[in-house]
Amino acid sequence: MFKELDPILHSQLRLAVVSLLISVEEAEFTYIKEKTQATSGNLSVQLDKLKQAGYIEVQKSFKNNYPLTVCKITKQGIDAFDKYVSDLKAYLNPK
Amino acid sequence: MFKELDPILHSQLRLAVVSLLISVEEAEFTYIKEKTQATSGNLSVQLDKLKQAGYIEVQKSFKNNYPLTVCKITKQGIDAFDKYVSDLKAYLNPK
DNA sequence: AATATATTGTTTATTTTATAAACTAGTTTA
DNA sequence: TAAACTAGTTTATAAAATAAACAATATATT
Repeated sequence: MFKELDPILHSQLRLAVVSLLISVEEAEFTYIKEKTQATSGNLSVQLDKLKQAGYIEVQKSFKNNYPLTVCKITKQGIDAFDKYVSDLKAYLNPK
Repeated sequence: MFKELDPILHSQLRLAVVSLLISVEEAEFTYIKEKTQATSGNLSVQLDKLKQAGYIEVQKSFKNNYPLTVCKITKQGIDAFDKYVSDLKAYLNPK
């Protein structure tokens, strides 16, 4: 009836990040930070968790002399998101 | 863009409980426990939080000599659930 | 009748998670 | 060259979820 919800995605910030990345396919740290209204520290931690889970890829480089962190969703991330949404439906549509 | 999700409802077990109560309007502790697969301790704690938030009403009595805890959703609980679902949509339907 | 087991929970302790505060490392501006 | 800014990371704290232990009574067993 109520399936276990993926704990990696059942987090407001991580869900927002994945949702965002699914729509844009690639985004910079600062862009994600602005869109999600997260603090840098929180975002840094949550991005790392998503990376550890294999849901996103993180590329670090430099742009205009400044460090640049670019994130990208993975196939695994998309699948996990789809499953999360589908599992969540039982909770949202009580019969 | 991403609205703050009600922390009372953004919990797997509490969301399941509220979802359940919206569909049945009244349920016993043991029934909720069975449907949600929760442990007694966890359910007891989460029911109390929902009660403190004013999202459910809890009536304690006795049935066949055993304690009986019956839960009922409140108007406030229904409204909070509706808002939660609506707020969550931005996360689930990335554009 | 006494002991063991079951029912229906609650309380407390532990673990996990989320978040905020503090810090790092380098860059630009005044 | 000092102050302020950029782009983050790491560590500490607060909050939440969960599990383990307990309580109170009821029923079943020997």
